[in-house]
Amino acid sequence: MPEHPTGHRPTLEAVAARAGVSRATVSRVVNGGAGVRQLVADKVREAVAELGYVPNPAARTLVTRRTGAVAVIIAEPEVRIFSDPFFSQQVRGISKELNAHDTQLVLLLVEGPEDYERIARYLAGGHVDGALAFSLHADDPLPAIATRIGLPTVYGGRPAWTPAPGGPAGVTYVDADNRGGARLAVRHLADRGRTRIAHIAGPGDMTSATDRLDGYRDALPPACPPMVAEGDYTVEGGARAMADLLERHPELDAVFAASDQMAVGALRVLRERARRVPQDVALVGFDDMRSVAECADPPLTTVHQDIEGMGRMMARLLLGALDRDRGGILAPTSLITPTRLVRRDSA
Amino acid sequence: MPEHPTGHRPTLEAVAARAGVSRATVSRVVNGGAGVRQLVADKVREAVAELGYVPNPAARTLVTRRTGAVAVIIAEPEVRIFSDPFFSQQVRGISKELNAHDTQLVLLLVEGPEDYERIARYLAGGHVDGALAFSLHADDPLPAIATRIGLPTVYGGRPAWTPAPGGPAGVTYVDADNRGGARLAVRHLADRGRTRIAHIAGPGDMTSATDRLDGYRDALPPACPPMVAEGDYTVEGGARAMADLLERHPELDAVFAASDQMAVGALRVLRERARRVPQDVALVGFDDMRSVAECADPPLTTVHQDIEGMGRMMARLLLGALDRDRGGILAPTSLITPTRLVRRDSA
DNA sequence: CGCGGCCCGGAGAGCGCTCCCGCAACAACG
DNA sequence: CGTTGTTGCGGGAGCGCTCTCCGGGCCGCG
Repeated sequence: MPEHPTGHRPTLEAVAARAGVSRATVSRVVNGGAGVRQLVADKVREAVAELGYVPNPAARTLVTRRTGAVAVIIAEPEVRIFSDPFFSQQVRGISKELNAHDTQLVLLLVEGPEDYERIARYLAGGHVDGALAFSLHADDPLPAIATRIGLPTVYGGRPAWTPAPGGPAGVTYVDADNRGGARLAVRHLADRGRTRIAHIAGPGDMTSATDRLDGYRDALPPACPPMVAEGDYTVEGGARAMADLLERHPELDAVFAASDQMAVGALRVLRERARRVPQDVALVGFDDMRSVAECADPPLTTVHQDIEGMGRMMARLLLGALDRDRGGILAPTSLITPTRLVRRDSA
Repeated sequence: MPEHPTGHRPTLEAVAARAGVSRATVSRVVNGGAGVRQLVADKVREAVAELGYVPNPAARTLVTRRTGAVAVIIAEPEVRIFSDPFFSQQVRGISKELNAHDTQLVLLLVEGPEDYERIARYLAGGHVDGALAFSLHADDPLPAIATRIGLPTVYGGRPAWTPAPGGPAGVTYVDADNRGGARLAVRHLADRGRTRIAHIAGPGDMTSATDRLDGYRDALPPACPPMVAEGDYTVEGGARAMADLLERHPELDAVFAASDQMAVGALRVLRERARRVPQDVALVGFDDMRSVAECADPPLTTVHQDIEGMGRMMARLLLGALDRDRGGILAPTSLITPTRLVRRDSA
């Protein structure tokens, strides 16, 4: 393949000259070749190969008004993105789906509130055809930006301003069945004879946390009083919440933690307080982060969700809207993926 | 701010008309405003604000031949990217630096060998001004592609075909002082009176692993015979390697694992075999992945490296070359960032 | 009061591509 | 044999921007 390190790259014009046809014909061949005789098309393709022609995306975008790229926007405090391969997995799912459709992934990491102006400018600039946005807190300015600009956007995780799953959505999002998963966890604990089941909840401004809390309340046996402490999805937060729970409710015999990270923190505190897991206190996590759940001691019973699949679904939804007659109409649907319990040793 | 959900966005022309000046003047103002009187510039800026004008990046790229974007290429088997927040951190460092220079981050995940053709096409297409590439194995086709195209590229981690650090580089890369860090770890174990120090190495085709192995050999006390088993940087691999070591060298009293993940695997096996850590066997990891090292039982003594800083440096190096008279000349330099020992309880 | 220099702003030529339209050439039909 | 339809290809306009000229005003200085 020829190279063009510094000298200008060949243009359509050059290919046309070489193949003895017009620019338009080369363009047709490059874009699928409909309406061109086999003979001519082959000649063009040969010229393309000889010159090492690659279309200039900027020129193409200028006229087609499509960029072939979507933004992935991740707004998450450092603490979580660091300790948690959640986004890596989700992004990988997205990437796989986008690759299959020759679409590029532009990563926008939100470091702080001041970044939103930059991101708004970027999205308004028409750099991308659509966006995938993650983990929005209640007051996140992003949705407003996206709708103002009219950018097709799919959300990962139920956005905070959205009614609980099942209700009318207003936006398109993909989420795990957090509530159902929490029910699974609590029911499992109850089935194992536990009657004092506590909950370590996630941050109250995140729907994944509140949905899991709702699931806990749903499945709690009538005789068992709700016992809840709030963590922040981190190991430290889980430890603090566990200590708090033990102080307030020393009689507890089971804990459902809203994340594996918090479960690990709880595990540490339980060990310090000489409560055996699962004999004295049974423990169930959430997320099934393998590197965390499997390596814990004892390995964590937890609720599994298909993270990569969720990423894939998000991308698929967006690409569908982008393809469909280029309208970018995104039917407001919520797609809830199932969760399941993975039994290990902690409960 | 006005919106333009569907109707066409305002162009330079429109702004010019509104401000009563020419296109060229508006362009000057938008790009810094040098050579324009204050009065006129203000008028233009007002028109820009009123119309909600945002420059069309495609049109700009078409003439300037700069995209304002760089590719981040991550080629790593799933197993590692999943379990390991390493890339999240590195990418975050890169993102911070790029944001500060109004440059976009296009993420290219390599899923398999067949993806390289797609990536080559993408890079050749001139979508990006430069690239940052990670964790290249010896036979990785990427460097060849990058040089053929003439794309300024900075590598993360010493590429396999490159001579050991210190020698002439040939390419630009940023890496942690793996060898020095390994020396630190082994020396620490020796200082604590250990005389039978084994090593769980990473995959032999990765320079981070071989450099750490070299450091282990450097610092091993003369009286201590080398005892090495190879893992693959995963928990499971670490467990297998530990089992192997215990079988071959039951007399060992210390282990230096080339990653925290593998150290956790080793920890599990040691516990199963009723060897106390650190009393019977002292253990040191590498990477200082906080979520892993801190949550292990006992918390891991490990070698810390500034991962986010490395990402930052990579971006800074690339941006420097991109700025410098737009030549994109990248002086082949290797930048080695220091490591340090973090003492916790495992050694 | 005149002239050279300087600074500000405008006109216009593209960047490389797509796509609409129009013109051939040929088949089919009355 | 003229007319219409069909298919294959070329011409040309234009996407929205930057940047190189170039001209016109205004200053200072002689």
